[in-house]
Amino acid sequence: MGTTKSDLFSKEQNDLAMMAKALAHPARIAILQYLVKTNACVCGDLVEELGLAQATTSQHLKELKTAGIIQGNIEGASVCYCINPKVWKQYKALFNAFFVDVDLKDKCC
Amino acid sequence: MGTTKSDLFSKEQNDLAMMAKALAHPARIAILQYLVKTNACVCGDLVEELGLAQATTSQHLKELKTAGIIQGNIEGASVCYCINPKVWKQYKALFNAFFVDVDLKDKCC
DNA sequence: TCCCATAATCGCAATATTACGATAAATATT
DNA sequence: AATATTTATCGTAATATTGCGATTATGGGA
Repeated sequence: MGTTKSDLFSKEQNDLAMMAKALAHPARIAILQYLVKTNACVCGDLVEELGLAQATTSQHLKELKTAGIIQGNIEGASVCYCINPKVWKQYKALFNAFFVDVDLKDKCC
Repeated sequence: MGTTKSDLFSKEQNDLAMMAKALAHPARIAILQYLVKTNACVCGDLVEELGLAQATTSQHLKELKTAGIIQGNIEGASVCYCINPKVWKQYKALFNAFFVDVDLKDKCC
């Protein structure tokens, strides 16, 4: 136990859940917002920006990279991170599709 | 350790992360999709629908209820769950606002 | 070449999540 | 009243996440 039973659910459901998981930490939200704001492909000033230790920040960056939503390019000694626009749009589209339907019917139990 | 350092981040960032966390499991995605589809405020057939144990299903329902995105009304011996349309729209709006900005600038590292 | 800066990874501790069986509480049915 | 149905909660085990110090690996100067 402790492991999600992914086989019970559709690929779409698992994908959406994985995307949500990538966003399910304020540090990762903050990283993405910062990257959106600066565009200019930041690197290690994220450590300062967040106030978390270097190791922790690096771990969050890795998770976002694994989720595909950001990419990193080596630039000398440092690494330049930025949003992956293609995947970003996929996230946007899928969340949008997920949240669309309910608006009409307001009656509930 | 093991605990998120929420005090480092803004209320907005923590809120978004909490919303994402509520969606960060395929069973909870499946529950929400089922409630959207049936509207008709389902109850315990979710256990059948999901294929998870009753205790586990109840636990996921509780998390969604705590997040505010669903509500439950007692109906005899069973409980009728449904989407909370107001909170649902808040989720939709916040995720939409989060994902909006990047579209213009496509250049990256 | 010898240091310094940057960032990834390892190892560990604390806590959270996921899942389930067993039990409890509340209502329905007989 | 006795029993069955439905759902919440408790307790527990397995695994995942969060966070950090220490270490490693790489590249840029001095």
